[in-house]
Order: sequence, then structure tokens, then C-alpha cells
Amino acid sequence: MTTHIHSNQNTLQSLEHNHNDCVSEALVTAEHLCIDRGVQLTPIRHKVLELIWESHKAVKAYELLDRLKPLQQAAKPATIYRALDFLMEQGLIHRVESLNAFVGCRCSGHQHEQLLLICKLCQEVEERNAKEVMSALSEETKQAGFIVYSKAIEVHGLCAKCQDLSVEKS
Amino acid sequence: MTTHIHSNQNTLQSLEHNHNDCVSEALVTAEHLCIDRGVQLTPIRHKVLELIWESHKAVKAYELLDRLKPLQQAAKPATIYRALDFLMEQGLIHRVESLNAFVGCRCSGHQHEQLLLICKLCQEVEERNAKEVMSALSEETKQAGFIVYSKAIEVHGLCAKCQDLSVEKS
DNA sequence: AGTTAAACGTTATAATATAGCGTTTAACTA
DNA sequence: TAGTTAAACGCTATATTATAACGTTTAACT
Ligand SMILES: [Zn+2]
Ligand SMILES: [Zn+2]
Ligand SMILES: [Zn+2]
Ligand SMILES: [Zn+2]
Repeated sequence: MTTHIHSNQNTLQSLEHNHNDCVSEALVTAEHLCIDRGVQLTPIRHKVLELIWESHKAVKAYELLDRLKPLQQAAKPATIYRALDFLMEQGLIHRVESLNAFVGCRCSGHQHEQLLLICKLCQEVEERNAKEVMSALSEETKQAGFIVYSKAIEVHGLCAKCQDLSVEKS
Repeated sequence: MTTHIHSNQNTLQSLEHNHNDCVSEALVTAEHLCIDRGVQLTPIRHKVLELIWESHKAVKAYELLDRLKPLQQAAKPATIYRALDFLMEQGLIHRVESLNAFVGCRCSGHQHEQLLLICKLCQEVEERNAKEVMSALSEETKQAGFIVYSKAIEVHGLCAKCQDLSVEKS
């Protein structure tokens, strides 16, 4: 049993990078950004953002609710959905449409077109700018005479780490 | 009131093309395709496909259920979801992830990567092959070392017809 | 300090989707 | 063509996701 550390709970990605850095960067960025914009990153909103950043996995609203309850006795669905709405408005998280789930945004405050690579095995979501994809898409919508308001580009499959994991196991 | 025929119920697209042709083509294609594949396009599945093809709009499961009930007394959620699952498996319809809704596929039986252009005004969905987008996307996922199982590329905005409509009205 | 708007608490309910199990129907086999 | 098997369907219940509505508290702004 040399592969037990490669469970879905502890993915290679989780082990290979210092996730504390991801979390603190995301939170510090969010705090600054909200101050700059004059919007309130209230304790509840901050906690929800922190909970989302517990991993790079897409996380469900009611899963967040369960995790928030111990910290926030009064938490109800509306509590979570309001916080999620705020965090999305501020571009701090993304909604993964094809999963009805949410994931922290790695480029908060910058441009906001993104491609999400969603791993079926570890559930982690990788966000990519994918400039070439976006420009091809702009060209395509232009040809269609379509005015774009928003985009959801989501790819499901197997991430590089989970492929390695499969190879190791075999 | 010269613009009343341009309501959301009767879009320009609805008026400008013979939608009966869309419907019969979709149904005939589906019938042939199911025979070829040795799968059953049962009366219920056929009816649901027909209901989906009543327009080019994305349609919700429970909306379909309401419309099916008069024709199929026993219809329950499972009735609809089973039919939808079948139709999706056969590539006869697409699920619009960002709307939790469904739309008829215009290129059933062919390749299946597609871009969906979803109009916020008329709710109609245009399906495009978008070859350049797809090849850029393939390149991007390749660079990410990501093995693709499925894709959802959904763009929300304003279709050409609804833009014209806005201009006419102003 | 008073006014106003945002955020939150709370209850209820809407909307979307699946599980499980028994019955009917169709397809296949001998 | 009768028997066998698997698919499709009926039916009940329930899980999951999300919003509405309204009153109270808190923060921001005169
Ligand atoms: Zn990390
Ligand atoms: Zn993975
Ligand atoms: Zn048509
Ligand atoms: Zn339109």
C-alpha cells in the first residue's frame, strides 16, 4: 500500500504545492480589492471565501453551508447564496455551471474570461486564460453577429496529476 | 404598434424560417438514427423530442413535463428525465448547463463538439461547430496535459435578430 | 444623533433531479 | 411459439439546489 497517500482527499496537487500560499494570497487579494472598491467583505463572506479556498475542488453550496454552520450558528441557505452572489459579483469565485458548484478565482480583479478544466477524478478545477481560445471565440461570435454578455467554457476530463496517479497504480 | 409581431413569443427567427422543416428533419433523422443503432425511440421519447423541437429555445425539464402531461397522463419527473437521458445519450438533444435546460441538436449523428450561443432576450439557442475554437481548445488542453472527456462551451448574449428588433423599436 | 441602505436572520417554498422497486413491454432464445 | 431476459415505464418518495418575502440588525452617510 504505497499509494494510499494518493487518495482523492490528498491529491498529488495538494501535496506538491504549498496551499497555504494559495489561501493567503486569495484572502489578502480579496481584502484589498474590497477595500479599493468600497464593498464589504463581511465576516460571513470572508469565511465562505476561506471555505471555498480549502481546496482547488469545486464545492457545492450546501456543502459550504454544512461547513459554515459550526462557525456561524444561524447559517441558512440564504446565508450561503448571498455570500456566493457577492463573491461572484466581485469576481472572487466562479460558478462551475456544469456542476452547480463554486471554485475560487485565481486571477481576481484582472480580466475575467476563463476556461475551466475540471477533473472527474479529483474534482480539482484549473483556471486558464486560454487567450487563443478566447480570440477564436470572439471571431466566431462576431461572425454569428452575436453580442456576448458572458461565457462559460468548461471542460471535463482527467487532469495531468490524476493521469500520473493512474500510471503509478498500474 | 407595428412591432407587436416581434414579441418574444414570435421572434423574427420563428417567422423567417419554416420551422416545420426543422421539426420534421429532426424527427425523421432521429427515427432513422435510432433504427440504425438498434435503440428504441419509444412513443414517450418521440413525444419529448417533438416537444423540445417546438422551438429553438432552451426548455426546462418541468416545462416539458407540463406539456407532456396532457398527452401522457402518467407522466412524472422520472418520465421526462429518462427520456432526456436517452435523447442526450443518442446525441439528439443538448443540455444547456448554464440554464439547466435542453435544446434540440441540429447535427444529430455527426460529430459532437459544439458551441451554444444563448440569447438572453428570445432564449433561442444557436449551435455552431466553431472549428477554430475547438482546435484552439484542443491545443490548450494538450498544453495543460488534460485528457478531455466532454466540453460545455456556452455563450450568453444577444442574438442578431434581437439586436435588429431593438433597433427597429428605437 | 438621525437617516438611509446594506446585510443578515428566519421561515417558507420553488425548482431541479434522483432513488428504489414493482409491473409491463419488447427483444431474444431455444 | 413459448419461455427467458432485459429494457422501459409507473409510481412513490425524497434528495438537492435555489429563491421569495419580510422583519431586524448593522453600517454608512448626512
Ligand atoms: Zn493551492
Ligand atoms: Zn485530477
Ligand atoms: Zn426552426
Ligand atoms: Zn434573441
